Amino acid sequence: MSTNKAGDDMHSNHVGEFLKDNGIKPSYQRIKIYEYLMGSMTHPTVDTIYNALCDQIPTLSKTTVYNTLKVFIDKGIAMAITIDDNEVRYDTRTDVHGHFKCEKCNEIYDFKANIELEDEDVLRGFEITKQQLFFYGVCKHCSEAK
Amino acid sequence: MSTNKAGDDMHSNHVGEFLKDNGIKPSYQRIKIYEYLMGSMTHPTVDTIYNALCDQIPTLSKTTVYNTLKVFIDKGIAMAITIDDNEVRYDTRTDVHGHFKCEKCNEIYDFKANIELEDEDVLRGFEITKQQLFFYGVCKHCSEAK
DNA sequence: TCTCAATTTGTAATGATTACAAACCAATCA
DNA sequence: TGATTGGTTTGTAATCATTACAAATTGAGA
Repeated sequence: MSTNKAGDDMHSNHVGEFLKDNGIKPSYQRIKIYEYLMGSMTHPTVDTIYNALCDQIPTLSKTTVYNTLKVFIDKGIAMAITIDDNEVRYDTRTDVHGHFKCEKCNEIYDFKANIELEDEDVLRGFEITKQQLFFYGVCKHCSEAK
Repeated sequence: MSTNKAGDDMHSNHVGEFLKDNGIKPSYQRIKIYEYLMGSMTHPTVDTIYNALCDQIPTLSKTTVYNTLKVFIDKGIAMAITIDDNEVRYDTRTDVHGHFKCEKCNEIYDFKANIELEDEDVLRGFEITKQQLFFYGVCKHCSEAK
């Protein structure tokens, strides 16, 4: 577990500190999973994460990936995105933003949007703790390609 | 199948016409499922629909409910709402609106909202065919009750 | 080194959804 | 009327992501 390059260690230390700061004990698996999630712009699924890390962590179990992501979400440093009916994706960006899913290439794009309630009364007195905004359609690439 | 009251028949005929207008052959099951979906404000799941109609249609199969909802969605007279990770809900309102889910009582509330893109460039040239806006939190009732 | 609690792991169970093939029904035609 | 045909419904079995659970492992502190 100490065969990493110096640069890797430095990076991992940063992530480790970050996890600790958020009340998460920074195990090897957790650090690697968080690093991968942070570095990936594709909002990976559990399966994708698991397959990507299998080489580095040969003993990795899919249950660990599930457990770890649950911890991240509980502590507020990751969020689940259920933009597909059949698979949950994960993201380290926890600020409010929208996700566009291209139904041709399945790519997911982030975008910023403002949401303003039209009829204020409906949700008056409601406590809103989480928001999800999903757009679906065909991305520029795919519609130009055809 | 002809033991309904006159009022029921009139209503069913309306629904039947509506289905026909949308290219769907109005079978008994389809009419009943659409009626239930339309009359329900709770965005029911397949299970809820199935259980609610079991008495009226003793031979009903859950597969039929799945098939029927798929037809409705394909023809654009219903939409799927994946506000929960683990169950899909259905709605006959196909105009753009948001859904609030109370995580205490699991109730779902509709609301109207305006979405304006902050950074127009990101989605420029993208074709948007569907939108979903979900809020999560605690509804007025539940937060007052505690 | 020993101990304890937390973490990780593998296997088995769960449960929603889908695949599939047989049964059924409704309309059309001989 | 009876046969045919295509679409609809039904039940069962398969799929697959996720969860439950218990054993194995790890790591920090005494």
